[in-house]
Amino acid sequence: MSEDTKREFLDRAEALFAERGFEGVSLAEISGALGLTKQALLHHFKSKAGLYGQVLGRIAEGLDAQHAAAFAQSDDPAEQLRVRLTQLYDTAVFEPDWIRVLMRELLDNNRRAPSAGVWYLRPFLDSLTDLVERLPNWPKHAAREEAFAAVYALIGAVNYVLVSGPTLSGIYGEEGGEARLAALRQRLDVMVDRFVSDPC
Amino acid sequence: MSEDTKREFLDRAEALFAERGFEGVSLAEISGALGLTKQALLHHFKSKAGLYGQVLGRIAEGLDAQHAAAFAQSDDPAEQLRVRLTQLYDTAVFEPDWIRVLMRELLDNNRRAPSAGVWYLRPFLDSLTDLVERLPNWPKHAAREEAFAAVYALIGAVNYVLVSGPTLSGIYGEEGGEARLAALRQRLDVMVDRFVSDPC
DNA sequence: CTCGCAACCTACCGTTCGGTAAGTTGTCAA
DNA sequence: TTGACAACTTACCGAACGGTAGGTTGCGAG
Repeated sequence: MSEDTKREFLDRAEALFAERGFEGVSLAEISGALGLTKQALLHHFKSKAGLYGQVLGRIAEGLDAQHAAAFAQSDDPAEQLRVRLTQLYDTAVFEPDWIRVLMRELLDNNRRAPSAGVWYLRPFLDSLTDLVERLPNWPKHAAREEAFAAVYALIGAVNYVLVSGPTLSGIYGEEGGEARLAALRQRLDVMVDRFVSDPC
Repeated sequence: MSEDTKREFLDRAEALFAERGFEGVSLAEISGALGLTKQALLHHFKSKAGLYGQVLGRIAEGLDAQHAAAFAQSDDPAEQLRVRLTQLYDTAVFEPDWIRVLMRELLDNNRRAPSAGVWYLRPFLDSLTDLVERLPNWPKHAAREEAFAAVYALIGAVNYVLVSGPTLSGIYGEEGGEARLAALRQRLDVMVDRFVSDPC
């Protein structure tokens, strides 16, 4: 299987898993969307779980790459954190499936991950926590949990907001939903700025 | 069916839907957990969707009741908002299934709600937005979307955090997970205080 | 020319799904 | 004593599920 083909397969699977979750999507549906049979899919990925695992793996790699890019962009931890959170917002806008899959995984993971042996979220969370601890005005005596809590509340707001896109449009109409997302974008900038200037 | 029995049925269904989502739970599983047959369940609730709908309805009622209680507790909008957000945090701690079901619904709702005709989240969000607009130091000229954005970012942080409980324990161990949740509770208090004193 | 292999197919498996049909049982009012 | 009704049962149904077995096809290397 060529890299292009594989990417195409994973793209489609990712979109469907994002929309309806692991249990909500059937192999027949994914393969149908790709214009081939269920058995062709199983030929390339041993099982449904295997396919899902590769989708997750690709997302984890993507987050890793983002972090590396943010880290390379500046030497200032405050700036790195700002860049990183902006990246996450943009990811949620331009790769909304990532966030939706991750959110579903957050809800389900305690069931699936122990058997899969993969806590793929951990590096992502740890690297963000590191960034907070390196802020110049972050208190030296603060426990690591506090840094974690600070960053988690921020990404929580981002993720929660962006998962909601379609639902907000449903509730408030296309226009009302988009106006709210735009307002949220501004609000998140304010929160990040406030936090970076005074993490307390 | 007595009220007690019905509550028991809905409690069990709610717990299972929270853990695995609508698609992830079968009627046989729910009825099995209640010690009766699948058909007995279908006798009381016409369909799986009907059962799920009643679970959602009960949660919506609960949120409504909370809001009324917060509103009755004080005349000061700032205090009302503080109480309301604290309520939401406590809800997430003492009724974690509510938040998990709601989060799943947020992910799925754009698919299910239009046909169900129920945007049950709307009154919840609108009442919170109203509270923000009534804050004494909230700018008069600000658009309604901005008030919405402010409150949404806050409940987003709360919800995201609390959905994660089990997963955090998985990643960081029982102790590490709980330490992080405790730190998050403090962090959320800080965020709420900051917002109420200067919503900007 | 042909061999091997990846890609993909049809056919099928056992299981589980949500839901229907047609009773049986227990209770309680008339 | 009877009759109505709610609660719950067994026995099914067709459809869809994930997955297996065993081809068929097409193409590139030898």
